[in-house]
Amino acid sequence: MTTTENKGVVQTYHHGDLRNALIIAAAELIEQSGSVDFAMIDAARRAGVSSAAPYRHFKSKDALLEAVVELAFYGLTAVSREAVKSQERGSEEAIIALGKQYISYIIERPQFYDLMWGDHSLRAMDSGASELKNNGFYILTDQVRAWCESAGATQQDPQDIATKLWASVHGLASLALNGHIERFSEGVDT
Amino acid sequence: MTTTENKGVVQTYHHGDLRNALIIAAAELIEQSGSVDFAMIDAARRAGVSSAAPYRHFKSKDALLEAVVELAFYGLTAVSREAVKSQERGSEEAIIALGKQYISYIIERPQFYDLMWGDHSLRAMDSGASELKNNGFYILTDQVRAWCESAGATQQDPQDIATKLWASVHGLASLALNGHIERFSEGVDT
DNA sequence: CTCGAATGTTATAAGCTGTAACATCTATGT
DNA sequence: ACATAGATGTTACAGCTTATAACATTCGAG
Repeated sequence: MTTTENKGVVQTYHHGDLRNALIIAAAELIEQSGSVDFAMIDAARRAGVSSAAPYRHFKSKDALLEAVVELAFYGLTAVSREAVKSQERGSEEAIIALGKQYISYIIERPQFYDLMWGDHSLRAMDSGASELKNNGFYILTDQVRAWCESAGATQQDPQDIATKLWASVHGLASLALNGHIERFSEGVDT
Repeated sequence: MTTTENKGVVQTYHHGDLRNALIIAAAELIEQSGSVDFAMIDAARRAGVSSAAPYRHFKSKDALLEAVVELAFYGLTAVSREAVKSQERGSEEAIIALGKQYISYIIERPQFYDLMWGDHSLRAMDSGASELKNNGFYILTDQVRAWCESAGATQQDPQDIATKLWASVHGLASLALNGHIERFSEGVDT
């Protein structure tokens, strides 16, 4: 077997997990450069392969970016789940925690905002990201539904309220990210 | 003078208004292709010049896109001004009209959303677009301030309320644009 | 163990951005 | 009017990128 010992890592002809390695490499490059204008060959080098290798796993650079979007949505869903875990279901605190977590996640990863909600989002929705996004949205609607029940607000559509909340927080994050507003006013509830 | 008659237009060596012609050409290309991935030479051809000519007026393709962003903000400010003209200053109708106009403007020009609020936005803010954006925002804050006065809500900061309204509508437009929500619920006020 | 499928490599075509060197026109001062 | 500097245009091209083609190596099912 043609192997080479290097930095304690055994290098084989086949990478073994190139697809995931490329997604992570791309995410890192986006994080560092602040845009999606990295070259395919840079992601490939990071994964330790040649410039053409990525095309065995992704049809195009856009396809790779879609996979990064999926990863980002997965992360957002994860932190959202975490945010409500320590809160009482249906409490205002839980909903506010979700909103803050959402904003934190975006502010801490400004490079991914465009990717998640911009042009690439639409395309990625055709693949698996849509399901992930809905999972994330479900966490919010679930809390809102519980809140409506406990508050006796039965004439309101929880889904509707959740959408409005989402839009507010989403818009706030977007504006903050682009430097259109500087400070937040904490009172982000109904 | 070396002139050529063609399609009834006198063609001279110098274009005469190439800078603006390029901005319009770029805007049209973005509108048609749905993204900023047009080639410089295509914008140049539309303006009837060679591929290198644009670089006499714009340092880079990004610089041209910034100019398109400025144009887009100019248009948004214009329609906003139009929207409040026929409404009573400080009325809820005026504020709602602004919101609807904002959403209409974005929905009708989905290609420009990313350009105006995404990556390029930040850069364009360094040039003249920032002023235009503030003019547009002023139209909203002015209405909100008047509303606060007439409603006797003096303990609230109008700027703050305006920002929240903006964020809601902005987020709603963004989500709608990307197909994350299908229908609007009309009640978008306080 | 063998052979097809999967995954990697090098070489390269085609397209894009931006620059260099050169050409032409405009405008300004005398 | 005329010379001339500077603005604006042209062609040619360097350098980088995406993506494909042709070939090499490895894995895994039967």
